[in-house]
Amino acid sequence: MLPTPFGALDEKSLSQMRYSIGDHVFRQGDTTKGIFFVASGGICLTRVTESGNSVTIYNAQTGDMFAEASIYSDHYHCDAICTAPSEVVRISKQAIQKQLREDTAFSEGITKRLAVQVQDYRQLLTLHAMKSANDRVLLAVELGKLTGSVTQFANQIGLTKEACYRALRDLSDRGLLTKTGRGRYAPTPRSEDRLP
Amino acid sequence: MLPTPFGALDEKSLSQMRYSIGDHVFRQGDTTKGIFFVASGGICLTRVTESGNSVTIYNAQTGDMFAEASIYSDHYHCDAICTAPSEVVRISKQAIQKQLREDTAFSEGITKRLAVQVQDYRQLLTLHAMKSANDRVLLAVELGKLTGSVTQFANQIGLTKEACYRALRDLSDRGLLTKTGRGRYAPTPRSEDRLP
DNA sequence: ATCCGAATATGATTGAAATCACATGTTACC
DNA sequence: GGTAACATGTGATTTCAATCATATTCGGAT
Repeated sequence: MLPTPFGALDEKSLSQMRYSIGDHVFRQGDTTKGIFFVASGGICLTRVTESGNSVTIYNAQTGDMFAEASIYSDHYHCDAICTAPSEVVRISKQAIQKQLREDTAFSEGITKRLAVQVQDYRQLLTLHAMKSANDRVLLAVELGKLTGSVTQFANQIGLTKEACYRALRDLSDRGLLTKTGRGRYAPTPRSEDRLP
Repeated sequence: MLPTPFGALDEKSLSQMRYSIGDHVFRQGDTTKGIFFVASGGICLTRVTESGNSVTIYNAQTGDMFAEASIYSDHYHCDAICTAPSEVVRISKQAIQKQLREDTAFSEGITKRLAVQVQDYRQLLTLHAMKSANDRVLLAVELGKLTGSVTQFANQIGLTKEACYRALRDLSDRGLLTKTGRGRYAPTPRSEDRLP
């Protein structure tokens, strides 16, 4: 099922698609066709700057939506690349615009989603603004950003994978993180949380 | 005059306030009273992380709004600190919520503003993800981020002021930027722009 | 079953930005 | 007018993440 408020939309405005690793859902500069929901798999939003650097903006996993802000853009501002075999639902831009005009609750839902996204981006910015790799990695893990591969995680928080692995090991050595498996780390519960 | 769509609101829902340098408009954790418009001056949004680092999220200048996403939050996520003698209009949260329910055009305007903000944050993220100080500074100047002091600018793009000054000088030496005065730099017009 | 590619992991070296230090210029305020 | 506070600007040193290199493990394809 689609998240609120998209359940209100007609089936006809949805298209189910499948992608394999490396496939593009859309490219930077493509005209906007709609917004997307990841039914299963993973889609990674990256942006290529003038200098040719590639930057991960957002890492959409199962249950996430992406390209929500594209309702008011003529073209996409980033590439959407499949990082795991994925089922994706595309929600037609036209249908959304129609519903926005006709359905107050739907409109409110969209606004709320965008407001949350703004907060999320602020959070990510806060993360990127930390100079120390250890601080960055610790906060990012605490925020639950380490869901997929460490390589993806590293890119998302603006570090090389090497620096990331080192920080993860360092933080584990200091007892701030606990290694729960190969490439899996979790925050060590703080003492307050364990008090009787 | 307030920017679209806030002109639709009743005068009663607005409060004019004045702040001096260093004053707090609100603090991280305060319950949300509304959103703000900078009639004149400058307000800087900073967030304090667990480790005690202070991070500039946004630098609102004359004509800008801030804390727009707070409509759906119970408390503010950052500090708003006055960086220049400022006149600020506070727009009551209640009035906005009422208008959102009753006025479709207003609601659409708000949604559009939030969508634009999402794009802006993406832009800032792209900026922060660039490793080279020169690239960062050049792009930031091209995007028109160098409006106030270089110190503020440096903080906003995630560099120390020293690194920033050096990059500005370096880019000026290479002819990519032109120094237009003390602490003032502008992109050097590219050759294409000068063709007859 | 084995081969290939990618992710995990770590060590050594290097380079660029942070830090420290300091000089000068500008503004605002008593 | 004097001075305090802060912005501009640059040089010297240090630190820490990027880069380069390499070994191992895992999963998927043949």
